[in-house]
Amino acid sequence: MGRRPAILRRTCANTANCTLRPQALCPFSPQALRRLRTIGECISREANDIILQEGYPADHVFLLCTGQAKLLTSSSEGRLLILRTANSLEILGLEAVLGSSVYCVTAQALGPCTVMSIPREDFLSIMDADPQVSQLSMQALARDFSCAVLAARRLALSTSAAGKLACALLDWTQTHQPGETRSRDHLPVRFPAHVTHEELGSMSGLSRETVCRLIAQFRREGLIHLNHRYITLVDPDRLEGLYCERPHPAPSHPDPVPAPASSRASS
Amino acid sequence: MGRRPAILRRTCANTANCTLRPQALCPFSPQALRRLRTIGECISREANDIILQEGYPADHVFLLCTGQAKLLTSSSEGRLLILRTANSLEILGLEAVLGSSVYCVTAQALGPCTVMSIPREDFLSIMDADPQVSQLSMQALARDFSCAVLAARRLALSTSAAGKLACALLDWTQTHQPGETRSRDHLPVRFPAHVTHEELGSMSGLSRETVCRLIAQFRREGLIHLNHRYITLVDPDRLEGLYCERPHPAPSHPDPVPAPASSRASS
DNA sequence: CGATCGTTTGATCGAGCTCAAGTACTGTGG
DNA sequence: CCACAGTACTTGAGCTCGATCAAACGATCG
Repeated sequence: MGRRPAILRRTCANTANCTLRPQALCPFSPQALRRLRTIGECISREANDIILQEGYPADHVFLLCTGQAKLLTSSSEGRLLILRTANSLEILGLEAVLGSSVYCVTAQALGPCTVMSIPREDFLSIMDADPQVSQLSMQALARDFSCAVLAARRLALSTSAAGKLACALLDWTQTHQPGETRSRDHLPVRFPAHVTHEELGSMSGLSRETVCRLIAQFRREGLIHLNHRYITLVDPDRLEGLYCERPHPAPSHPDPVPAPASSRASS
Repeated sequence: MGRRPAILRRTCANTANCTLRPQALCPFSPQALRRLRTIGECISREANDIILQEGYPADHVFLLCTGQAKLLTSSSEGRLLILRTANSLEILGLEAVLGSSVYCVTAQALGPCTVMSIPREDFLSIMDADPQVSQLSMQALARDFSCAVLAARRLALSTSAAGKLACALLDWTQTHQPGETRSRDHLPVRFPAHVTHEELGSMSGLSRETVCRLIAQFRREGLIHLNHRYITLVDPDRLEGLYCERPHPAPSHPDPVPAPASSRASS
């Protein structure tokens, strides 16, 4: 599957350079940080560099110290599926180190970033020793899983292209809002980064052109708003409604997957 | 599907009834087993009963003691996506208990089965106390993640319906072969259960009819063989090749995920 | 100022979905 | 033993949606 992406290590001679240190946002305890910094090796990456690639043996986990990375899978044919973007202080490659020992997604730097590379065995022993690291890893994995399921959902379950795109936009905001359940309602949210139509296509399984047409359509309908480099979701609720537009009259199913646990006997 | 699958809890008065005990296959240590059995509540389920449902608060994890269950997501419209089938001794609902606290897939019994229901808090404390349980959970989560990514891949990355179905068949055998990397080559493998065309459709995001046509086509081409109730994959390699059939001559992309870090002058 | 990248729009075409009809198989009760 | 459901499989015909191809336009940047 393609050229090996020559991962070259631009190691910081002094790991103290690494911006990984206790701070408000940092989820790691000071002890854990100390261990990580003695073991981990700090690496710089430019935009579009590959941090780790699917299919390759998982010898390290990578802690994204600064910058962002997109997590994606690719077919041998060149098609991409972008699962999500990872922000700083996230751990990449967990699934492989803990499980199948082969990375199952690719992480690609969105811009310049620094990552700390931690050998598999070392990370496992840190996890063993420090329940906090272990727990954080668990939560990270659980989130990754939900995210992958969301991606699969929108690809399989939305019938129309509009539904897929709407779902991708909504999932994005949900996954990347700092607070979990915050502003999930009807407040407009806006897209931060340079998201190209091509990337949106890769997130929703559509072609560039279709994305473009849909964006234009959504704007005409007042569902979203485009200013400068931001996409603002004006009406998340109606977007949500697009998700499962029934194209034809009514599909006879009165009861979708019928809420089964309605009357749950105590216990 | 149709009618509401009435969750009824037929609790074994005596948890000793539960078939969960040390055995060759059981991954749990005797101590862990003992704790699980004192805390867990054993429940019987009939075919098509819902064990846990996506979107509901995650108050328990479920240990599948005997039987099988399919893991799926559904849209409000009735469309399904089957992620995989879980076998006995697997833990269900982990992602929710460790992460978002809302189940993100539904588990539905394939046949009669018994599950042990373990309250969230109890399970977390068992995990805390027993590193083995913790590690097993990690591995399970990692596997679930890979599986979800595989599902997303085949939905987004296969261009043709044939590719999607082929990929679903191959993924199934990979996920359900006891040995991981065993017989991954060109040995024929066969499908065990009653898998209906409808279910295959839900695994690959296709309609029943399309699945039927493709199955017929595959058989004509000697890729698979249908005897009795089994589907035998005669030629996995050629199926694999179908995954990314390029419909048109040659898509100009010589290099799949174009190795971006090709010639990088060191630092 | 040209060059490159991303966006925009149109026209065409075909894969796969939907609808519809008919067949094979299984289990059940008389 | 057969009739009768009920379920799953099969096949055909039409049609829609989105991919593909093509061709500008517009910005950003060196």
